[in-house]
Amino acid sequence: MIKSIYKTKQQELLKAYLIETKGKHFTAEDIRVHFENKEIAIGIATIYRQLEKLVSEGQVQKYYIDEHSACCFEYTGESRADMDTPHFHLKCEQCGNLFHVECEELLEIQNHLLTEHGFSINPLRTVFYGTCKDCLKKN
Amino acid sequence: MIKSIYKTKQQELLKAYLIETKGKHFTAEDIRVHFENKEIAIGIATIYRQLEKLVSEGQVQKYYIDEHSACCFEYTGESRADMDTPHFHLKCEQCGNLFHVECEELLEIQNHLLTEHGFSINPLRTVFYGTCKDCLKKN
DNA sequence: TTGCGTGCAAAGGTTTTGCATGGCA
DNA sequence: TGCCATGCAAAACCTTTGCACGCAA
Repeated sequence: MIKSIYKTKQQELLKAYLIETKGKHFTAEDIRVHFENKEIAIGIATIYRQLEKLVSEGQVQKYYIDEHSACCFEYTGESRADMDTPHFHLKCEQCGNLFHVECEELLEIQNHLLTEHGFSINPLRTVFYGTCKDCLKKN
Repeated sequence: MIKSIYKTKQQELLKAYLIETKGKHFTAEDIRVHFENKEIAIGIATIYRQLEKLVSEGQVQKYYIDEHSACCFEYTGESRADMDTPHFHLKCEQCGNLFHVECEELLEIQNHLLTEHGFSINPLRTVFYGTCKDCLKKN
């Protein structure tokens, strides 16, 4: 685990990219490709190590979508306010798209599971699987 | 993909084991180990191929828990009635246990997402991540 | 100069696939 | 007998890790 005692060009570039794409999903590979032919490339190991650090700090969220695709990451910001805006993820099993949803009702379910079932949901990691609007139409 | 034109001992044994453990979670490896020193062992490739078939038929559900652990499977039965009893999964991020929950409120959220957000949830594949009752106490 | 962070390559674990063999019909 | 399902081993894939080097302080 990196403690970031030194500040490197790679860290700086990665952070800038995260801020730029805030709220969007990406894989470690996406980042590697983005910097591939730039002045400074970033190795895949470094990307994983940096992301791991940011995940442990709560600035980046990590999602396990399915076994064939790489993990999805999402930068949610470094201030508490940023992190306190909860949203859930909807993954369409047909088209593969990943959607965001911010919704009061979902906060209720969170509350219900806590009070009635004693389970505290982590919305940042929870993914609902199903079928999206467009794919429902197609069927 | 197997079309099961022939009936084999392995298929029979696997099916019997699934029925016996209905509603419980298991990995492909769990099954392999279970038959390891029995009269007839089942190869891991065969297990994956059979499970894939059952998943496509809707008799078995497949869950992606996280990138370090193998996929979880669960036999939910072959009749429509069996499959129509919906339940969700709660995965504790601390102790790693996977819990079942059957609950009216959760059906409402399903309905809400469909009518308000046009998204049809597949409860059989959806996993809520968070912290369970016991682990909350420990903290 | 010290020692942290990086990159490369190899390892690790799970799942899939190619191919020859055994067994079902 | 014909050909499907199986098992083995290798491949594939993503992610992590060991190690030597380069760079930050």
